Amino acid sequence: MNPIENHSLTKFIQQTIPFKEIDVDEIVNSFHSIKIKKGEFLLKESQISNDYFYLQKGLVRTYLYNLEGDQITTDFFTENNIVFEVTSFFKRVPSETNIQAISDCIGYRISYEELNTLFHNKPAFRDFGRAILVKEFIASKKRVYAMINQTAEQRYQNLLYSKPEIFKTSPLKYIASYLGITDSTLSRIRKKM
Amino acid sequence: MNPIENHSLTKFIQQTIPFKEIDVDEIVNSFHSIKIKKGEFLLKESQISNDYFYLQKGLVRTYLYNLEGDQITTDFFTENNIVFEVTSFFKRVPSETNIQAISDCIGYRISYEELNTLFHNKPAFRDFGRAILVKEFIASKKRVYAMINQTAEQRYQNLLYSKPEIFKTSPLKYIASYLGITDSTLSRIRKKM
DNA sequence: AGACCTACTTGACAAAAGGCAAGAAATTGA
DNA sequence: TCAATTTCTTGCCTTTTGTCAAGTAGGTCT
Repeated sequence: MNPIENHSLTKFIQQTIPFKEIDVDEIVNSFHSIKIKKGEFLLKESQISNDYFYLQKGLVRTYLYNLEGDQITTDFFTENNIVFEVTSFFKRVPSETNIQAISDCIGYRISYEELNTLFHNKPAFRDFGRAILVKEFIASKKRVYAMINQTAEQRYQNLLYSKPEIFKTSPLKYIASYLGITDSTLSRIRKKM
Repeated sequence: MNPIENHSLTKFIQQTIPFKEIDVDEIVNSFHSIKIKKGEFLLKESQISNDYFYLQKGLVRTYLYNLEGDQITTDFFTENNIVFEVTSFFKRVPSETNIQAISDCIGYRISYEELNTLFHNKPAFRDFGRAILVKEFIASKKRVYAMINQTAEQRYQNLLYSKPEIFKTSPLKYIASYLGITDSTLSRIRKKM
């Protein structure tokens, strides 16, 4: 794998653990380039997730079904982020969540085993793994806080401001369930603006 | 530090990483016994968190203030769990969150530096750190899902079932904000039962 | 182009939850 | 112990959001 091709992943790793002396090329070479077409899946429910995925281009969502059978979009992943389903990937249990491409995507994946080998061979890279976990955990906590404290309208405005890319590509119904509201309510919020 | 005294922390570590061959005594000896009286703080906002805390006995909450100046309880920690504020502790930034004892507490703490020394000297113990992060992250994701999908009444019932200890000790107003509702609404939900 | 989807909007009504204020109950502290 | 404080409940009314159903708009496939 050519380091130049991997420019964005190399950069991403270096930005995530900036003070680590680390052989990024060897790490990047352990990843495998993949493409996912719009609508296709990186993970389907009941599978055990085996992909730790760096999303270089495109938009991805995770979703699951609630008891009424409706799809609930639990997360959006934008470019230059790591996509993974923490429960299934790290606990090695079947996933309840689906990971689906909303647009055509390209990026680099690594398996659970390969990732652990990498952690073993490159101890400093463990800090990358931790940093990603911490980052996503913090994002989830912020989301809980937003759900407690903010109105649907505020959550909409914040998402529009913080991840405008989503609105260019994602159907509004995905965004509605992500915000914890119905399509109708989202439509009414948008009408007001 | 006497291993017998640390029985519960030893057990907790062994349960968390059951298949690891690891010298738990040496790890446990790196922790320091502490007591926190009801109402006292393990962390106050604007401080940089330096405690990774195993809670042996007691009940702890984290809270912060919203823009209206109201306290929002973001989490409860029950016995036999690790208490930490992920943002401040791992990113070494001032905390926006307070960590407060709801009842008299006892447990064992370790500093950020000591924990990293331990991770360095006992690589297998890193898996413990990861497991705790993963566990709390999963809990946070479940909480987001509950906020999106469940009514206040369902969230109340689930909390009552999953963490009944909280109801024995915590004021209802803490529980109300944790559930994302007002005191009044919680009171009405309870009346119905 | 035309038929078929799916996404999105809108209206009328219903349900869930909040705001505020008063009062009751429980806890705390001197 | 008893006053002060805090916690909890309740009533009345408002706001927010949901449900359901109908209709519009836009894309897609042949």
